[in-house]
Amino acid sequence: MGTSHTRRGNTRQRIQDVALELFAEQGYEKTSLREIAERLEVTKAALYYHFKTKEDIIISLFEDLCRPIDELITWAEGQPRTLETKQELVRRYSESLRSSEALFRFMQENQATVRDLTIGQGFKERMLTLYGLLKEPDAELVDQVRCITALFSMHAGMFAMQNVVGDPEEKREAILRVATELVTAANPPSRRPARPDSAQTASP
Amino acid sequence: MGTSHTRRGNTRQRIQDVALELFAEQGYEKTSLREIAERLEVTKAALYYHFKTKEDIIISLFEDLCRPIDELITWAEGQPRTLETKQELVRRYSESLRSSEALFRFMQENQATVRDLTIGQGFKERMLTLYGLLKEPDAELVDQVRCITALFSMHAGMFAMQNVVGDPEEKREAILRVATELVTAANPPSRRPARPDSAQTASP
Amino acid sequence: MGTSHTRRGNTRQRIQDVALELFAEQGYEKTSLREIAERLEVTKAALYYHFKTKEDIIISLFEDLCRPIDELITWAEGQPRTLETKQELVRRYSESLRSSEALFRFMQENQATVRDLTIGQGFKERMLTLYGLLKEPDAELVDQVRCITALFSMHAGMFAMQNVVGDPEEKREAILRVATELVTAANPPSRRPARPDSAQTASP
Amino acid sequence: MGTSHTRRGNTRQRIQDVALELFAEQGYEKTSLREIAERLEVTKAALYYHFKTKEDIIISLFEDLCRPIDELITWAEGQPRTLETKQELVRRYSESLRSSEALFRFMQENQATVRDLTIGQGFKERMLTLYGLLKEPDAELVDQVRCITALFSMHAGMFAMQNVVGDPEEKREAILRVATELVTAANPPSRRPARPDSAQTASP
DNA sequence: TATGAATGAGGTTTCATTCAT
DNA sequence: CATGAATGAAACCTCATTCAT
Repeated sequence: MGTSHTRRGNTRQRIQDVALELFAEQGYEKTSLREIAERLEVTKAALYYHFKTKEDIIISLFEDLCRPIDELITWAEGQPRTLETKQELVRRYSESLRSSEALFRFMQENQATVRDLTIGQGFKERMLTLYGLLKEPDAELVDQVRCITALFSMHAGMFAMQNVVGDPEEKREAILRVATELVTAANPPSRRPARPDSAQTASP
Repeated sequence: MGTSHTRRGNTRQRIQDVALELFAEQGYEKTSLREIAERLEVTKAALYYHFKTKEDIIISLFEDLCRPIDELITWAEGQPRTLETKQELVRRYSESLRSSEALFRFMQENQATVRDLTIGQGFKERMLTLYGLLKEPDAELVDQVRCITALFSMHAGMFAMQNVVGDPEEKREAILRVATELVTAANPPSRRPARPDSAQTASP
Repeated sequence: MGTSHTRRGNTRQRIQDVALELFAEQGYEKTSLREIAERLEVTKAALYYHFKTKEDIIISLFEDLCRPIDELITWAEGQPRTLETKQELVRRYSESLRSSEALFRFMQENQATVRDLTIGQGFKERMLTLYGLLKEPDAELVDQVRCITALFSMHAGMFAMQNVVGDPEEKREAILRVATELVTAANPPSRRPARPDSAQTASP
Repeated sequence: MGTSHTRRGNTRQRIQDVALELFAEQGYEKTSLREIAERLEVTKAALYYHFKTKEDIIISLFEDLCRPIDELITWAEGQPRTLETKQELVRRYSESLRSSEALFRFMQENQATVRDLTIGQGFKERMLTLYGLLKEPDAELVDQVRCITALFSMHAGMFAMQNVVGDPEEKREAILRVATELVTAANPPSRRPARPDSAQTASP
């Protein structure tokens, strides 16, 4: 029982890992099943034992990714629609991104591919749902942009800042702070349920 | 003078147009030369008369795109490094995007492809240069994020807001406003060369 | 004793049934073991417990089919070579087809496959033997055609008449009648051992 | 200008010839494009220059085959619906089969394949049309069988008689004669428009 | 009696590219 | 300025088959 035959039921997992790695690195179309198989030291046919098609591999990755997002959405829908909730939503989202960095990078960099990938639609819907949870129903155009930018900046942030020096965790916190500011600015006091001690006038 | 013989010599341009359209719609890898040729009602071989390789087509598109950016960089480098310059830089950049929406969409959605496309590097460098022009040399991490987000939001904005109703030009202005705010926030008075008439206190 | 555990030991039979069904429906090559296994809700490997190869499955079907034919041949060879015997041979053959309709349909529609299937040769030989039992040794070319057509019509008849309305059993009888006529015509009185009461002259 | 580069525009034809040969010999599914290409000493990709898919090759063969049949149908539909017309129809059909022997053999032996080949339906319809031209509208079941058998015997005849010695043309004539007899028997005098000099009584 | 995991060979198809005309 | 014909490489996928458990 050496090293290579002991891998019991973890092949499926290993395929997902390698696939994600390569998809993120080179893109979905440019990554061939041969490549994945070679890196795993199995045959292409073995991949097809675990996944019915190439698309199936990526779908399985998406599913893993979407679960936490769905939970987040469920949570937010059960909360009062206050600024605090929105800020917390952004915070939690930022955190869940941390564990799925590669996949988010993949999606960010392969939107054209993702778009017609069936499941891509599902992801887009979730983004729209999050967006709907961040913005007020009657928000002005600028505030809509702020909310969208907040979400996008969290997605794009990590790899857009690869050339910026610094501790990854610090970067994430900086990104989170900017996103939070955007959301906060998009929910001005005048639009929030009035509070007696807030006497500010809305910015024009 | 029918419809099909009037196109004299403009074939090269037509190839670029159709290619960009398809690249933006489906991605670079998923768009085949056959498809481009068919839509133009010429043969694949005809494409090779005008472009040496498939990559050459995309390179030519990049070159057209980069020219205005280079001009913008040249202009900015000749200006004083004030907040006003930065705001104007953002404004001008936003405007030049307007005419190259498809190509920017393509780049935004096909980063993985663009990345190892030789010319992709060139584009990235230009982005870094713009970034360098927006941020102060000793900017804090948060302010770096603000500058990057400003740039990104302009790229991503247009198609991220496809499902938002409204006049495109109004949207662009909203995006520009948010980007400007981000840049402004990233260049707080305390960091700018002090001016006698600015009495604001820096935000902590 | 649920539904799925009652099948004790009859798996082999069930494989044959499903395989025949699919072979007849789609052809041998186009039917994969995966398909058979799925329809049976077992794994492909289970098929290999019961049959050594895919061809083995079809061979086993042929063997079941050939047994009655062999009995028929044995019977016919023990009879006097009269027209009555031939007519009875056709009648009995028609009857034995009834219970193997699917397999005959398969053979009729997949001759190209059957041809190089080892056992296919065996079937062809049996057909030639039957043919030899129907025709007179010195039969004219036309009479040879009649005999061959008689056999073929019985094979092809059933599914060639799928779009003809009517009771299956009635159809079979009609086919049998035509086949009998052909055999009768192929064995004219002049060639049969003369009988005192038959005064017909041979047809030109 | 040797032998191998002079083949100007005949490649398409050569593909059809070789494909038909191999399809008839081994069946459609068992014949790979590699095989066809190798026999032609071209690459597989060359086949795809001339035909969009493997199925396309066979479709083109069918089209060539169907043309004469369609002409025959058109002709027959313009004739009076007499026994003589039907006999002539059979005669002409037999003749047109002569030049398409391989394709008919292919169809006869690969019905399962042909069945779901789109164009297969078209062929079946033509057969039904021919059948409808041979039989009287209110024909009895037995007469319907006779007409079907007449058609089938012509299809199957040639290769079913491969082991029968004799001149091919003589064989064809013998088959034609049997087919004609079947059609004649299927159109008894009592069912034909009465003619003053035909005093026969109908057979029961 | 059956399964889970894997393989090797081969299938059809598509692609970017070339070159004589 | 463009085409018709072809190529070589590689893509995704399927199949029959094996074997340890």
